[in-house]
Amino acid sequence: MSEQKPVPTMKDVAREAGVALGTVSKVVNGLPVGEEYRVRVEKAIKELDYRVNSYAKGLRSNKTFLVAVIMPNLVNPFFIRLVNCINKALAMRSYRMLFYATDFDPQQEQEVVLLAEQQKVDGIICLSYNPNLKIPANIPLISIDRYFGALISCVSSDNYGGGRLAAEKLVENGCKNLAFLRIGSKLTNEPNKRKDGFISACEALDVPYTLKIVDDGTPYSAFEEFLQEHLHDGKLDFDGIFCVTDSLAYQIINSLKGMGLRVPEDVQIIGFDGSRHFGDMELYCSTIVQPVEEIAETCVSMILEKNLLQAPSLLCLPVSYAYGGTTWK
Amino acid sequence: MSEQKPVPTMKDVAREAGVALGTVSKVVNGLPVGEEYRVRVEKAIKELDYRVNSYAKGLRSNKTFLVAVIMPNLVNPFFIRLVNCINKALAMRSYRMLFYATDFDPQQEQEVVLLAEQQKVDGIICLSYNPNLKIPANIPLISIDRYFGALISCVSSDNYGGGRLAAEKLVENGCKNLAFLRIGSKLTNEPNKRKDGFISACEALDVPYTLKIVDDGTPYSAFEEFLQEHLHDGKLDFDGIFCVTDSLAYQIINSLKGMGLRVPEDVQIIGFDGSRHFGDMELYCSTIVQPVEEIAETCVSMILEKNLLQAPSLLCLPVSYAYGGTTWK
DNA sequence: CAGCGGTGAAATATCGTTATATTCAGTATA
DNA sequence: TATACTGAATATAACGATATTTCACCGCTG
Repeated sequence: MSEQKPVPTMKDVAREAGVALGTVSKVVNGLPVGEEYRVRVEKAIKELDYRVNSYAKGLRSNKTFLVAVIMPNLVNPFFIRLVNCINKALAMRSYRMLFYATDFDPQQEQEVVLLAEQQKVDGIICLSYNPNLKIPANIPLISIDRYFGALISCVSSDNYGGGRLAAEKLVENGCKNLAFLRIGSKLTNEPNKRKDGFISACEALDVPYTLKIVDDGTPYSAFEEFLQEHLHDGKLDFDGIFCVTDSLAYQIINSLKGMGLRVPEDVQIIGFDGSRHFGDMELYCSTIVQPVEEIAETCVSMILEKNLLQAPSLLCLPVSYAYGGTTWK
Repeated sequence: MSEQKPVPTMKDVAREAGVALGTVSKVVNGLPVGEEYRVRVEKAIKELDYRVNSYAKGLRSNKTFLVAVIMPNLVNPFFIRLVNCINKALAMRSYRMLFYATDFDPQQEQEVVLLAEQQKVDGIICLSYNPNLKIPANIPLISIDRYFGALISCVSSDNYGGGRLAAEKLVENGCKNLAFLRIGSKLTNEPNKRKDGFISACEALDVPYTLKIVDDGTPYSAFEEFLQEHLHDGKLDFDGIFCVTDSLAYQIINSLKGMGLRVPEDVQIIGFDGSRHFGDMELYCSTIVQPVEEIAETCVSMILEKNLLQAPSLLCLPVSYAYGGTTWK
């Protein structure tokens, strides 16, 4: 069994190069140092295969180049894309992502925020379902999709505009009678504004509409019952449905097909999110695309550049419409 | 603008409780301490809202409760499920996940391993495409899907068995002439054994087969050309296709439909992975399911319990077959 | 040539913990 | 009664960096 030699420290490098400790630190951090010193130190670093101990550095400098990302899970495609983009944006700036999943549990969310605080991360990006979350005082925090008041910056899509756009597109494509289906948290959060936008557009266009809104945890069958109720002589009461997420849209399409209805011939569907099966493949169905990259980029740049105070506390980034008929024709 | 008061340290707690520093440390870490001391310290901790500084702790104790997870990306569903499960398995044990994406780039993989080393993580779980990866000497590392030799533990699915199973299932369902389609890394890695298993089963069952294997980066159209070449009078030369991943299976099914062929009536498809659109929804098509949870659990328990040396260096976990006709009927 | 600021590396204090050494009651033993 | 032994808390060293202070040396000036 081979004895593994201990990891070299700055002290070892200093001894090897015949210089003082502080000089090595300066070289490592790119601060000005006499040329001959720099060369000697660099040689010693290479020779010993030295690397800084980020824990010692973090302790002394109070800077860790770590950002906590707090999300419910890595199952929902929207969360996944968000995490992926945030990670990229962080890596670009030489920061690393410490990931925490909370499973939509307010208590876990609170615990995890404390853990992140204790881990001395340089910032927290958080998609939380806990309206009473106690925000740490010493670490910048940015929220996604939940507004915590004027003191905490919140980034989200333009959900209201997205709701309007969904209704407008359905009408543009010939729909005369709309429905809005939603399952989700009953807490007030930004995505809930999709409904308001939808209603506002329907009323502006003078198009009749029906709402079916249920809370998280409700079995999906509630929607199937709703559809059955509105099915008369093999025809549905509405010819255009806006589903609050792509995931719901996907299920609804399956149900409709099971009921013998054709999509989009008998009823048109539009979802929300813009998620794809395998990253770069076509959409399930038409949808309102959330600008995930921009959301991620905005969060990261705000948290690192500390524009938190100047910036407006609620940022709504523009959504777009995408046609995704292929799969469903 | 309110002055924020400094974060309290153990010293502050000790002063507040009127005890020595070491006593506070013992209380915080659950070591035996006289009852009256414990009570006083706990009171002071609550009063000051004290939390340990994990950087100071990590520096002194050489233990960080951090594990690096290195993956190409968070786009491929297999990687995503793996990351999600690994994160859960770590959180269960009070460890945290530091995530690094490498984009399949061997150089980035190497850099990221060095970063993880410098971050003093307690272990590294790594799915790498760099066969020459320099493995750190001081940190336990477990590889997924790539065998680095007897000294590094490698965990993967039973890819060979999965390949056999895929062929057997197609034949069982009436196929008389098979094809195997693969796009992927030309480096030798565990998933490449799917082909060997497939061939072995075909030969054992005395069923003719065709192979189409292209390297990563080849445009997908190569497969469409291949299919066209084997299309005569609206009929394909084979009636069963094993695609090396679900992602490829999905694309192939689309192509076949575009060519006027029906799945599964004219040609049956089986994929590999077992990935689903929205977490809990039905499969795109029949597939060989990788035991992602078991892979994750195995990696985590091996790396934390340091069974690295006793354990066999290559662990192949059993796969299973799953029927997923719904989407494609 | 004594004195003086300016320069830049060396020396040292410090970050907040854990680990080790030390102290000191309180008891047991001869 | 003096001595050795426990056990538990206190005091202090150490972890490996960065931040701050010290100080030797330089060229200038009066």
